[in-house]
Amino acid sequence: MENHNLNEKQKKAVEFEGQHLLVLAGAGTGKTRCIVGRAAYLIEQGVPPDKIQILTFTKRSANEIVERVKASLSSNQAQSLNGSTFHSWCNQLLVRYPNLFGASGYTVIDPDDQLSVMKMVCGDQIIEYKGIRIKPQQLIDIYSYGRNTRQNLSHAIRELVYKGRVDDETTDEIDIIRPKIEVLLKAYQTKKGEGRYIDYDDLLLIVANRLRNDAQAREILSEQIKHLLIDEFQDTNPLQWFLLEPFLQIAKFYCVGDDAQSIYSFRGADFKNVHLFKSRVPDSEVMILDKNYRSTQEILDLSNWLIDQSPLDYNKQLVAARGQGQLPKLINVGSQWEEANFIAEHILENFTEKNKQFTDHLILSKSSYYTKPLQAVFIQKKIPYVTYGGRKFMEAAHIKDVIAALRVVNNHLDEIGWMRFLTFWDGIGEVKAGKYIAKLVSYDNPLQCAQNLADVIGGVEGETISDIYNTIYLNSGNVKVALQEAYSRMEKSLAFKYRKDWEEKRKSDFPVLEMLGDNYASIGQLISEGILENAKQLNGEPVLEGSQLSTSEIKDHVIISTVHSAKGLEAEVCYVLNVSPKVYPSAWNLGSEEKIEEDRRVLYVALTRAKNELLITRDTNSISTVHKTNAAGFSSNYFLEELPKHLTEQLVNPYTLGKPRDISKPNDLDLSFGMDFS
DNA sequence: TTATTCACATTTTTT
DNA sequence: ATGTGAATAA
Repeated sequence: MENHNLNEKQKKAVEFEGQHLLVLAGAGTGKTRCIVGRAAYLIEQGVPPDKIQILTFTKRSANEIVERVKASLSSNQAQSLNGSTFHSWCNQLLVRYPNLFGASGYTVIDPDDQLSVMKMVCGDQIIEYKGIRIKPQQLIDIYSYGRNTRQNLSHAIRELVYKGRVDDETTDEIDIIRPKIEVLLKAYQTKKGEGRYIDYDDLLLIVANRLRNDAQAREILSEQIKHLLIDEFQDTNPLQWFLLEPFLQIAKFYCVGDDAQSIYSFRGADFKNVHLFKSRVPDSEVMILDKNYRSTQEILDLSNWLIDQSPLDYNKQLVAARGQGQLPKLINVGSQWEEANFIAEHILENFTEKNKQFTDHLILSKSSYYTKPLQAVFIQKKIPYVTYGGRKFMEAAHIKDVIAALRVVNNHLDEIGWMRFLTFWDGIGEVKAGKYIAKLVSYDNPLQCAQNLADVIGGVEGETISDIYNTIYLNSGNVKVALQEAYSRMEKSLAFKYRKDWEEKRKSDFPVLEMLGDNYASIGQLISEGILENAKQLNGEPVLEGSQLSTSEIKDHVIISTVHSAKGLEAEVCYVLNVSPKVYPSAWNLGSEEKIEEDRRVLYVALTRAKNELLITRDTNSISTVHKTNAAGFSSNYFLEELPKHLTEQLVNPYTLGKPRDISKPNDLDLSFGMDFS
């Protein structure tokens, strides 16, 4: 049982008897263990599991925590324990209490759909002022940032459009463009209402507002929720706090977090909320865990050094309970290819000669984009891997095409869905579709749509579209069948539309989609919960997370993850990719100390994932660039610029010979030999 | 009005 | 390398 492995401080935290607690726990000090232990402890103390709600930021960590709680208890004690993300939790509440929140027949829209709505609203209007052009995407960003930080529009504009500049000129400009933006944002809100769309932020806001304004609502929920266990508390933003605050009267809060691992400020998170905890939460206590059980001291020395370089004070010096190990290694590479090759060879060597499994390896990258050459090399060398982070299964264009067909049956007012579904067909563009949609949304219900669809559109397309709509309508009770029927009727067109990579990539997603659909009781559930659900990729193949449905049987695999998706992960051997100047920190973050410091925390999170071996790769090209820049008198800010020699071991890439042969093309022929120009 | 093509830019990070 | 946006052809 997990509880028995707890140290004294952890045990004290797990068995906390007061009202509200914040556990400030550094990386690897047992944050997850603490939350798992707490849940198990409460259940053992007789708290019904369904009165405990665990909140996390990713579906994966929610699942993992729940699984670990279950594993630590005997029999099915924790069967009804709930673990979810903030968003899916709110969605569950909306589904469970439709009358309480006044939400039914809605469609949850993802950021892509948000953009579509905003584009509709904007039409061909463009906000332009003094060379600053604000596009629909930026309007969405402003809107979301404002709501997540619970700051006013001017502030959001200042942060996002003017990079947080505070001067009179900027203020004047904001005063001029603000009303224009305001008009569009309000139009967006109206449109959302008409389509019964709920965006991610709405999920939280609907629940929060109701609870704040309605004592009866609080009373109902207070029966349901006695304990809130909140993971990664340093990443909660003002909107999430706005949601949580009313629960202070209802439930006991048990929060764990680490200010040095706050990496979500782009979503409005402010790690200072952990410092404010005691003053904001009456009757609360704070406990600190600082003994690291994950890594060897050398890895922590490097991490400690990094965070110590920061002008901010995190009060953090992690001490390894496990003692000494090997020095982290620093490898200079000449290109992404070389980097990928080095890692692949190193992993293969570990696998074949050192008796390690693929699972023992974790590769961390700041952006999922940067991970592509690596995936190419892994496929080539047949190294099994999964990726965390990056494009979600449900966000892929071909999946959204089929989902759109189901969306319009579920909610015939869904103009975004109609637009996607109708323009999918040859010969129907935005204009025609717009005209059809105007008619379709004037009907009272989907049945009327089903009956009139063929006439509204007319022709062969009308027949096809109507046929699909009606089939889905008739099968709306069985999501899997509805998906199958829709897909079989759309397959030909899909194959044509995506002919470039249909066979290789996209076709195989549909069996997975059908399996996914099988998990949901209704179309509505699929499009709200399914959209919030993560799926991961296994060697390019989509796999449903946390389910037995995976199409592949390979269990032993390397994990490639973005740092953001890697919170809570750990591995024997960790590779941190591309720790180069202009990346750590990002070139586009120079100028904002806050953003630079956030990048520092990102690197800190990455470094502290490693248990025994830490390998850091960096690009020699950008290193030389920086030295040039320095010569020109600019400071580089590169985090490893002044890295003390004794903290790492510099390693020469031993595998450089493994580079692909076909690098030189015919016109690269070097004819400069045989002549001495001295 | 729609479909295709070409040039261009453009890269966090997540729900 | 990929996707978006604008220009052009059908």
